[in-house]
Amino acid sequence: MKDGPDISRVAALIGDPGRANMLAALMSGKALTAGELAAEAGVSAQTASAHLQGLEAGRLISRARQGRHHYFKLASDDVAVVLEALMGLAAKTGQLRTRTGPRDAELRQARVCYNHLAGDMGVALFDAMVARGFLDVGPDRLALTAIGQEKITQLGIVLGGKSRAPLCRECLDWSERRSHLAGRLGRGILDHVYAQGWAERVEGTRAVRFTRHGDVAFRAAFGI
Amino acid sequence: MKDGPDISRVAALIGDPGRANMLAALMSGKALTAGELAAEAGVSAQTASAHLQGLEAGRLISRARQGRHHYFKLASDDVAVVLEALMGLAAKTGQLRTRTGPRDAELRQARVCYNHLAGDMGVALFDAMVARGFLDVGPDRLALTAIGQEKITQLGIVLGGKSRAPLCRECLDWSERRSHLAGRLGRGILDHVYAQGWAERVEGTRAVRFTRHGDVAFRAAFGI
DNA sequence: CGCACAGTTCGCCCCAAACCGAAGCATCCA
DNA sequence: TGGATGCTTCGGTTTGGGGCGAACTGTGCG
Repeated sequence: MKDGPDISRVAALIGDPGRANMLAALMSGKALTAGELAAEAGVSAQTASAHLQGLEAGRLISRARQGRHHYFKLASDDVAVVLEALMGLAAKTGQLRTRTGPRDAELRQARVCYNHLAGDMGVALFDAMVARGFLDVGPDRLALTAIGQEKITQLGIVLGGKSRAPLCRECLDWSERRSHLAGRLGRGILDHVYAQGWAERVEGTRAVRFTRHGDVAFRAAFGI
Repeated sequence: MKDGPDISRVAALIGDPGRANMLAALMSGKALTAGELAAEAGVSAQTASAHLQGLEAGRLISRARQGRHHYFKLASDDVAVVLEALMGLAAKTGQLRTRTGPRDAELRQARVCYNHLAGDMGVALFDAMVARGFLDVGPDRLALTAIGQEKITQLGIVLGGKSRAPLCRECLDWSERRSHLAGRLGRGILDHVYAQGWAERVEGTRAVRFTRHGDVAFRAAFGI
């Protein structure tokens, strides 16, 4: 009667909106702290803690303790595969949560993902940097090349050195389904964009609005 | 905050053990009635009805009314993809429910899917019939060609003509993830296999055991 | 027409689980 | 050492949803 693995346990874990939001946030590949995930899920710290325990027990996420922080990430690529499949299905069944409108288009075009650039712009930046040899991509690895380093200094981009975060990191873009640049470098570039006045955040959303001149300057700077 | 498609709704639908069992049963690709699904899920008819409504509303399954029966099947391949991904993940997280054993291998090799042949053998049969031009496959359509018809009569296979069931039908194979042959033709062929003494069902399971001679004869007959 | 059967609707019960306030650990920093 | 911070544990409340008995609808059949 009951063939096969026990699907329902796993699905039930994903089936709670709070936990689903946490997992979606972790789709970036980046490890997040319990507090960040609580905010993402829109619940209190206690509730988040309980949820995270459940997800950990269900082997959907793994935990790394660092000092007083607990960092969580997806336990394996299989989890990402499931989430990806679910997103695809949910999109097709018309359960979109995105509200089509001007704001949505803006978000799709350029938005912040924590502290770096995502959306069309983010992906284009990433692609261009790879194409021009500024970044060296490998399996599970991403490095800034010598000429990439040169370019960065030439542009006057400063990288926060204190943080333990990796310099470069791929981050899966939700709307594009492709990688964009995260890590200290990603953050540095976005800070630079702000500093140059090329773009600014739209109040109340995660959208980033480029000025006409800023758009041109940004593309020119990275050869997009 | 809440980007992307609403994963949790879909996942929650799969997250109930009863509904998960129903969906797993529908993974065969065959349409099942509400009663059959209720039995599969181990719940009463009323409860099953409610669950089926939910799954239908969530666009995970579709319903076809035929007389006083309601036939349900998976709404799309995307649903099957999600279920497959979940099975894979659940298997790796150690939530196995399958018991590995000799019976399992036999099932994978050849088994009945309601009244036709599934497993390795079923898929091989289907592929061979397509390759030899006995079957004509199209999008959402499957037809027996003239030379296919000739072959069938030559082999002395009789097709039940009373049933309203389609002559040919593709059926998604769970273990192989590829199509095999269902419909009246699929049934006729399996009956022929039994009649010729090429194989017989293993008591108490859905496995079909071919004799050494039967295996050779069957393959020869269809050019597998 | 009357009966049988498949499925649905209604009403109600009940419990697992989601939630938070408050308190308790553990770690970091000054 | 004391206070701030990040996270967990405990206790108690609430509710969404799964479950079934009973009654209703619709189809098939003789």
